[in-house]
Amino acid sequence: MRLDLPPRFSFADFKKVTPIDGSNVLSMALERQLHRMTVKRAAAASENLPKIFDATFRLANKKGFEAMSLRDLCKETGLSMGGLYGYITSKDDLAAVIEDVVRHSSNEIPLWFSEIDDPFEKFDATLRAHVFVSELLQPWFFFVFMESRLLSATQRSVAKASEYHFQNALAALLGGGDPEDEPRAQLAASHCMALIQDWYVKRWKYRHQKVSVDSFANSISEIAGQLPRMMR
Amino acid sequence: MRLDLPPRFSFADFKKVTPIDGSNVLSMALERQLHRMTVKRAAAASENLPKIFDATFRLANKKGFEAMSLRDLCKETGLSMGGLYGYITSKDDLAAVIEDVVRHSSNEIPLWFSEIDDPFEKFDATLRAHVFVSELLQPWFFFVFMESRLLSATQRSVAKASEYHFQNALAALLGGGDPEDEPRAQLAASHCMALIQDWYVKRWKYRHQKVSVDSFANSISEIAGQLPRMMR
DNA sequence: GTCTATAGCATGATAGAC
DNA sequence: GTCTATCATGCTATAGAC
Repeated sequence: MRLDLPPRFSFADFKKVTPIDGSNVLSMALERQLHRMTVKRAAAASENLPKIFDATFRLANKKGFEAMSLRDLCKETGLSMGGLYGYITSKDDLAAVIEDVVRHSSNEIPLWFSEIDDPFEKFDATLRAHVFVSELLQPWFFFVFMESRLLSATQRSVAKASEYHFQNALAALLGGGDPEDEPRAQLAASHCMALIQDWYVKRWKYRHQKVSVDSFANSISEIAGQLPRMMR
Repeated sequence: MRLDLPPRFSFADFKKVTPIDGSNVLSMALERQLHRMTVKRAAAASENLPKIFDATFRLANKKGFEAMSLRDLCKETGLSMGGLYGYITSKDDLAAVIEDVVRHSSNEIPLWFSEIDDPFEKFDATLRAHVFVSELLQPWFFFVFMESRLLSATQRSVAKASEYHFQNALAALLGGGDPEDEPRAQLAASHCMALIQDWYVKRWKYRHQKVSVDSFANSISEIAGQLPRMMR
């Protein structure tokens, strides 16, 4: 899938064309993992699933997923213990589904701009899209950032691989192909990822400072624009 | 306390003069919070306390503090449940002590460079010192980053205040006093903190890329050096 | 100062009525 | 599909012997 967007597109531009947002991410979760659900009626699912995810983020993002008991989750959703277990197969499974949705969404992003020729424009578009997707799915991204280290060993290695994959994509666009520039391109790509992550990890801080998502994206895009020059 | 260091000092320079390192941080913990300890013999304390902190970081930084049981901690330290409780008053207290030590160490850093006149040199020294302290105390900093949101409400507000305090110190050095530049200086300071945090939060990644602490510090110092120019 | 043993409670998960 | 009731387990914290 290709996204048609102007250079230095805004959040408003992006929202009009993105295939990822808060509502269809639920159907994504359904398709990908929740075939294990015992509940079959679509009406019940579309009413209760959003409640379950919302409540999970409210509780887990405040006090940690491990500290969130399923009884807390029942209280927040209005479901009973037995009712809840119609939607999830275990507590760990709930975390794994969230992890999978975020991972899959992140991996989609670079594909949207595969047809842009200019490497720096492609780089800038990828950066912006990442900020904007993380804005649409902020609780999801925060959850995965904080909780992915407690997953099973195999899931953790998938998470690391996905992180390296995205970093390599950025580094390739920064490096220009010269193998001598590779280490510095990797370091610059790491810096970019750190800046992006701060947007959804420390969201409360930017809200308090009244920084809009557009001015944040412009700011890191400007810094990233200086990186190739500084690498020489 | 003032630290005498050359401009753009290295990690080796810093280690020679810093009042904070892995060994004296334990006596810091003792002085500040562990008066609640029932164990009074210094010999027993200096043998078991490091074991307790090390094991806490090994376990909590891998699977989360909440998921780490005190039985796990006993197995790792060789102490029994009863023995352990001679050193801590509760599990939450253990986290609070670590939090307090890190917070206190961070707040010390800006004071070391109060006598540097040039604002940008002061800014650069503060940035470097922060990276180097976080390198010496990496497991401590990682722990606080990941676990501080699960603390009590009052402790959490202390944590936020400390973060804003450090950011304001950086922003003041970047902004140059003009109130019109203030929002952009705050945003630039946020970016700097995000870059620094990545060093101890994603330490495994930089280790894998074989990035040394000196080249990391030089890299973010270079980026930060461009920020005032970009703000105009 | 350190141990063993246990109290007291909360948790994740399931069985079975409706 | 959703509920209530219950099981087995694992937890923090403490009491008391040595």
